[in-house]
Amino acid sequence: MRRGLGAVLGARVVGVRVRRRDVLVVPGDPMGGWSRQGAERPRPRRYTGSMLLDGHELVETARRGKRMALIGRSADGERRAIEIGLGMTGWVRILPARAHTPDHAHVIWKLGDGRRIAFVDARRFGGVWAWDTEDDLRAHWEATLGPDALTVTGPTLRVRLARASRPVKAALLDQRVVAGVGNIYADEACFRAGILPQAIASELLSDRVARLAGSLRAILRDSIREGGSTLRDFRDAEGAPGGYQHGHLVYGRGGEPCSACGRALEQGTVAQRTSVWCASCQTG
DNA sequence: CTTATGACCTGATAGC
DNA sequence: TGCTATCAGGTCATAA
Repeated sequence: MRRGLGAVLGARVVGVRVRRRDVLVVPGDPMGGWSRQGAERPRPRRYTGSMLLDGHELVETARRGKRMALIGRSADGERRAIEIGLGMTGWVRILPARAHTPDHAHVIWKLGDGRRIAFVDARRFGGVWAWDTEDDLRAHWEATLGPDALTVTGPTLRVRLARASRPVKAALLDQRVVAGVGNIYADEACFRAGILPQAIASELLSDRVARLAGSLRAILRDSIREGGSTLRDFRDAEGAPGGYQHGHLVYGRGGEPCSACGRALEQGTVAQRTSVWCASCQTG
């Protein structure tokens, strides 16, 4: 999705419309984060268009784990950033001029060339963060997200799992440990590495952790090449579904024969999430 | 400090 | 056809 967003680089933002304020977090809002839940959430701060890159030229895209950003440069050279998290159903769509506005388009950036960028999210688990500067965003990522799973190395992952007394799948899903792994790819990576998702992370020997890191890199690389996994909602910036769901070896296949040994895949709950594994090919 | 749990939302689907 | 229950790709505050 980030790569698709590259198509707007060089364009100028000529207007921003926030149709649902509760997906938006601006500087000064509590937590700088996802504190939109709960009965007594503090009143959100006011925002201005320029906080959302109005009038800025779009100069760069960025990503770390599941977080994506658009960097804008103002007339006086200041670089601001908009961070986007997709949650489960969110997406960012580039709308051609005069295209119909999709349902649940909560924030819309109007571009000088007539196109629009829409943050769309039916379930609203995703959000949009406005950062005063690009540096603020980078610092936030550095503080809250582990190394990106697409490039994580065995030694790095080993250090980060060494102190985790929880199931390895729970650690993989923790974005501070490694950024970018969700429920699908956690199961796929454990399967390809021959590791049970419920194995205690700190007990894995280093060669197995190295294999897990390699599995993560390979799976994410392959999935990106296929445009991601579309179970139902996911689309890229142009609206096209991904194709990697056909490459899943375990996710969504509980009860089906294991692709490696033929034994029926087990399905259960690990780390409070539906999980699928092969009891023969994967060990603790 | 680390880990587990419930809550946050909407929409698709299955079963009656 | 229409109702209800269940489930889903994520992350947070709070409890333990």
